[in-house]
Amino acid sequence: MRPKSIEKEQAIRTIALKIIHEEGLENLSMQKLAKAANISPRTIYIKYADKEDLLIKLFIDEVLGEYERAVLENFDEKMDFAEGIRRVWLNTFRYFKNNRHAFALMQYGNSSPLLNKAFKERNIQEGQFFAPIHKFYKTNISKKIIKNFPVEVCRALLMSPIFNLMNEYFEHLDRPKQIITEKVILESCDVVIKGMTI
Amino acid sequence: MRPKSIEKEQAIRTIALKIIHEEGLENLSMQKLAKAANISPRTIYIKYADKEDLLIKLFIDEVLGEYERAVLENFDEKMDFAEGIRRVWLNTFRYFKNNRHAFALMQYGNSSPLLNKAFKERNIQEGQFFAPIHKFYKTNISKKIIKNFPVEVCRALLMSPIFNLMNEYFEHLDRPKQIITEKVILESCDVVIKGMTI
DNA sequence: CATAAGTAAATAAACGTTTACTTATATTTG
DNA sequence: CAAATATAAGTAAACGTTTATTTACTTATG
Repeated sequence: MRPKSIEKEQAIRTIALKIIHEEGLENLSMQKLAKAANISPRTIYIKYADKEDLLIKLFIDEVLGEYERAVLENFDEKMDFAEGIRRVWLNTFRYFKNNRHAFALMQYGNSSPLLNKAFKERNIQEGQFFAPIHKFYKTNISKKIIKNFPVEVCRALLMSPIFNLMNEYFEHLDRPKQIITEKVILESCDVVIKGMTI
Repeated sequence: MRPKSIEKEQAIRTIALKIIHEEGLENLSMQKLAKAANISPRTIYIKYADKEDLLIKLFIDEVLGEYERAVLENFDEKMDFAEGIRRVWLNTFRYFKNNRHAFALMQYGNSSPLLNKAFKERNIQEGQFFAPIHKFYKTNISKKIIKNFPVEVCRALLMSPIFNLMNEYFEHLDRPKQIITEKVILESCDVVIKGMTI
């Protein structure tokens, strides 16, 4: 029996993310992807049931999964609150800086109904993505270190600015001077920490 | 000469936003739109040069423009900082609460390269959208009321959480109990204000 | 050599857009 | 002031292309 080619599988994923980043999700087609990856369209269908299946797996495994891995590196729920949030912010910044294509699809998670639905279902089925961070919020709420909000609100207050700054970082790549440096990220992080702590 | 039908033009825009919200930008087609609006595909091309033109005008005029109008209601650059930010947050929350379709396309502004490009060009060409708010940031920086960051960073720190909370608001519509109330919005707003002020 | 991985080419359906024609109305004319 | 006219708005149907997916066949390897 002929074995599956891992390189072809990886090429599909990498090039799909590249096309999504450069041309948008709405301009990714199976035939365009096959041509760019130098394979037959049929080969994609050996690895994925259909286009939806490909997009959902790309989003869940390649983007959310990899980001979760990166964001939790050297993170520990028992960390001091400020230290923990700074760790998570730096991990986010450094990871996406080197994975711009993944960041592009990540952003579609807030817009595309398909990805939104996939994320919600996966969250319910397999327990929460980012569960350690949610637990971290809850611990610090009960220790009365941070204000008492539902986790969804904690996430909005503590995490949404870093994603917005990430966006700014990439837009400044095309402008003469980068204003989003690691220093600015850490100063911004301290702003959200200050706001949240009691 | 037969006059243009304003109702048809408005139907195109309203129904386009509806389809984008319900099925995603990637599933909006000119023929689907025409059928849903009960008009001929040709009629869309009388009002818009092509699909790109339609999407860009939808985004700039119907979404960004209308939001800008709503967000600045009863806002004055000379307001006290906390008062001004609270005004802007409440305006945002109340506007999108009643314009969910517009919010859906707004979110695509962070993902779709087409809309991203359109926004940047429009910002350069016609002066800044949200210029009064940017001026408000700068004034409060020079008055040493808030920390000194570039406007892009101010926007990320002060505005991105309300958009994230807006997203949560809509997701909770499908769940048994709404956790994103106006009270929670105002408490969250106070968190970002506290973080930002010196 | 059995078998799943892979290909090239084809399928029907849907796509954005256009063609050829009809309709409604502001203006001109009688 | 009403009928005629000019003209852009509108329609139904079609255009060629691209879409997602499949068929019929070839290839590589346990």
